[in-house]
Amino acid sequence: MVTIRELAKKCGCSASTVSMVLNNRPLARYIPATTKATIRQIAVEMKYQPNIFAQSLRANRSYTVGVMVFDITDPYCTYILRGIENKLNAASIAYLLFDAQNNRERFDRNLESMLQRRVDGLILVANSLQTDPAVLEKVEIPHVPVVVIGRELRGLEFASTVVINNHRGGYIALEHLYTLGHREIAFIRGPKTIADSVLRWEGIGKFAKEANLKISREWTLELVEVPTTSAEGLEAVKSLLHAGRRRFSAVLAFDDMTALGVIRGLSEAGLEVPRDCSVIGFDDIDAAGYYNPPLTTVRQPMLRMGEEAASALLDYVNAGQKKRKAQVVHRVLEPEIVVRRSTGPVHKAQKKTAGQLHEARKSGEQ
Amino acid sequence: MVTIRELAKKCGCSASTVSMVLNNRPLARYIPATTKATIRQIAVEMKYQPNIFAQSLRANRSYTVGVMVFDITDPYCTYILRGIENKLNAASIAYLLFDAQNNRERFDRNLESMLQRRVDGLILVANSLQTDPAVLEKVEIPHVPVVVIGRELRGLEFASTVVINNHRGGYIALEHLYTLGHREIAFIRGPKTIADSVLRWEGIGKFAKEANLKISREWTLELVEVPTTSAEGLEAVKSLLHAGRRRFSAVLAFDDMTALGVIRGLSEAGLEVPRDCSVIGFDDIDAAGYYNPPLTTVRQPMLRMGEEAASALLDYVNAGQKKRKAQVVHRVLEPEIVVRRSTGPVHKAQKKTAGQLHEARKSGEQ
DNA sequence: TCCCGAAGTTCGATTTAAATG
DNA sequence: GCATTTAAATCGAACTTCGGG
Repeated sequence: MVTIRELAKKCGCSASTVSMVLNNRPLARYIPATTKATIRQIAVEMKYQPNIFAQSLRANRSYTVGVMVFDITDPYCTYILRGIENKLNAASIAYLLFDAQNNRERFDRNLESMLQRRVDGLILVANSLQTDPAVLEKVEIPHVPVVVIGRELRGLEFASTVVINNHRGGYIALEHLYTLGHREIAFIRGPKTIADSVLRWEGIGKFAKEANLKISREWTLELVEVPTTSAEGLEAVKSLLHAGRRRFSAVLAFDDMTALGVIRGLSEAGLEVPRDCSVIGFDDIDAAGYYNPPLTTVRQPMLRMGEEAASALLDYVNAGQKKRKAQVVHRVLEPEIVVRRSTGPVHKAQKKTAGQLHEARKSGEQ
Repeated sequence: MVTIRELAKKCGCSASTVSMVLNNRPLARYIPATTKATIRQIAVEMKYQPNIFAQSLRANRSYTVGVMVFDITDPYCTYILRGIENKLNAASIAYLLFDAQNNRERFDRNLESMLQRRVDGLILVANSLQTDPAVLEKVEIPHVPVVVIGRELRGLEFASTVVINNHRGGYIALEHLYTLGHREIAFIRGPKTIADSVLRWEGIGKFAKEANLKISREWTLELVEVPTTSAEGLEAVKSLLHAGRRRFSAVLAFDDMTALGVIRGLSEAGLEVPRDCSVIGFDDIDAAGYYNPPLTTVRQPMLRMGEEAASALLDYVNAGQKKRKAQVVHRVLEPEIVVRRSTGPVHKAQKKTAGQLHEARKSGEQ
C-alpha cells in the first residue's frame, strides 16, 4: 500500500502539498494548476488510497455508523435495512451491522461494541422490548447521535425517531373491513408490552366508536410473545373457532405473520379465505404478497423509514462536523392500505359467518 | 475519552507499562502482581478503552471483516448472516455489511469500498451472477482472505468456499416424489446461468436414470430471471396447465420462491395441494414453513453455512496474524429433505392427474 | 506583501531499545 | 547479570506554522 510520503517523493514535493491538493484545502489555492494536475494524476497511477486508520485517528471519526436491528431474519428489518443502505451508500458511509436477535443481553453487548468502535452515529431498529429510554442513557455519554426506528421517544436531545402512525393504521384497517360490510369482526391484538400494539388498538377503537361498531371482548385475543409467529396466529384462530357459537366474518390481526397463520388456520378448518372469512394484517412483508391467498394489509413504508432514518443521522453527523448545532427530528410516516385477495365483501349468499360455518361442518363431519 | 497516558499518570507509571500489563505482554512478566492489579483496577475505574483507530493504525488491522450478500431482503441471505454473526460475535469481530442488491455495479463498488476500509477479510454470499473468478482477482492484490458461500471456486489460494451438495439435493428431491408414487412429474428448472441450477438438474437426472423414470421435455420449463420470484412460479405452472392434455401429479421446483408461486397457481386453477398435485421446493426459507399449505422442501443448512464460513475466515486471519501459513478450505454441506404438507402419495382414488383434472374442470365450467 | 511549499507536530497505542537500582 | 521500568520511535494523514523568493 502506497503512503502519502511515497507519493510525495514521486511527485517531487512534500506530503503536506499532496495532502492539501488531494483534499482541496484552501491552502492549496495558490498552487499552480499544472502542479495539482500532476499530483492528482500520479496519485491515480500509483493507486494511492489514504489510510483510513490514520485518517480516523487524526479526525477522531470512523466514517462508519452502527446499525442494530432486533432480528435480521425478520423481513420487516431487512427492508428498513435496504433503505438505510441506499442512503448511506450514496454518502460513502459504511455501516457495521449488529443483530440483537430479540435478546436484551445481546442488545446491550452490541451497543457496547458499537461505542467501543467509535461509530459516528447509530441507528436502532427497535421492537419495543429493547428501547426504553434507560437503554439509551449510556449512549449519551460519548454524545453519539442516534436515530430510533419504530419507537416513539421524545425528549432526548441527541435522539431522532422515525415511526409510522400506528393509530391511523389501526383505524384504516378496521375501516377497510367495515366498508366491505363486515360487522362481526374478531381481533387478534399484539402484546400489550409493545407500544405499537396499544396505538393500533386505540385507532381501532376510534373507528369503532365513530362507526358505532361494537367490539366483542369474546372475539378479542391478545398475543403474548415477541416476536410474533404465524404459529400463534394459527392457534389464536383455532381457539376462536372452538369458542363455539361465536360468529365473525373477518379477522383483524396484529401483523402479517399473525395474519398468515390465521389464514392457514382457517384453511385447515375447511374455511376459505375470503369467501368464508376475510383476514387483514399489518406491515406488508414480502410473504404477504405471495401468500396463498395474497394478504390484504396495512403497509408500513419500510424502505422510506430506513431512508429517512439514515438521512436524519447523516444530517446530524454532518452538522456536528461543521460545528453547526445539530437538530433532532421526529418523523411520522403514514401507513396505507394494500388490498389483495384475503379480504372481500360479505356476500348476500354468505348466510353464515365463519364461526357458524365451522360449527356446521363439524357437526356434518360427525 | 481517557487515553493510555492519562491512565499511566494516574497509575504513577509510564504508558509502556500500562500497555504491556493490559495486553499481557511477555515483557510484563517481571512486574509485581500487585502493580499489575492496581493498573488493571484503575483502568476499569477510569473506564479506559483503547482507541481502536490508534490500534488499527499501529497493527495495520481493522479488527473488522466485510460481508457482502447479494440481496439482503432474500431470506436465504439473512439466515446465513445470522450464522456469520454468531461466530464473529463470539470472536469480538465486527463486520461491515454490504448489499449488492443483485447488481453487478454495486457489487464492484462495494468490493472497492471494503478494500478501501481495509477489512481483515471478507465473506461473499454469492449468487452465481456475481462471482466469476475474475471478480475476485482484484481482491488478490492486497491479499485479503475471502470466503465465498454458495459458489464452487477452486484454485485461488486465498479463497475458501462453503457450498452445499446441490447434486445430492436434486437427487433426494426427486427421490422423495418417486417414493410417494409419483411417476408423472413436471420440472421447473432454475436459470442455466446459475451453477446451482445445473448441478441440481444433474442430480435429478441421476435419480431418474437409476429409477428408470422418464423426464418429459414438455413438462420441463426453465426460469430465466435472477432473482427468482413466486410470480414466475405462478406463471410457469399456469403455462404447464394450459399445455392441455399433459398429465402430471407433482411439480419439482427450482427453489422455494418458485414452489410457493406454483402452489398458488394450482390453487387459483382450482387444484388442491397435495391432493391433486404435490409440490416440492428447495432452500427451506421461513415462508416454506408457514405457507398455506406448508411446503415440503430440500433444506440448505443456512445457519451452518454462515458459521462455517465465518470460522474458516477467522482461522485464516488468525493464522496470518501468527505468521503460520494459512489454509484455505472447501466445505461441502449436505442438504436434507424436510417433509411438510405440500407433498403426498398418489392416491388410488386419484384417477386423474393434475393436468387432466384441470382440463376436466375447464370443460365443466364452460 | 503576496505566493508557494515544506518542516514539524498531532492523534493514541504499541514496541524496541535502553536505562535504572 | 538480573529484575523492573521507560524514553523514544513507529504507524500515516492532516494541519499549523514558518521561511524563502
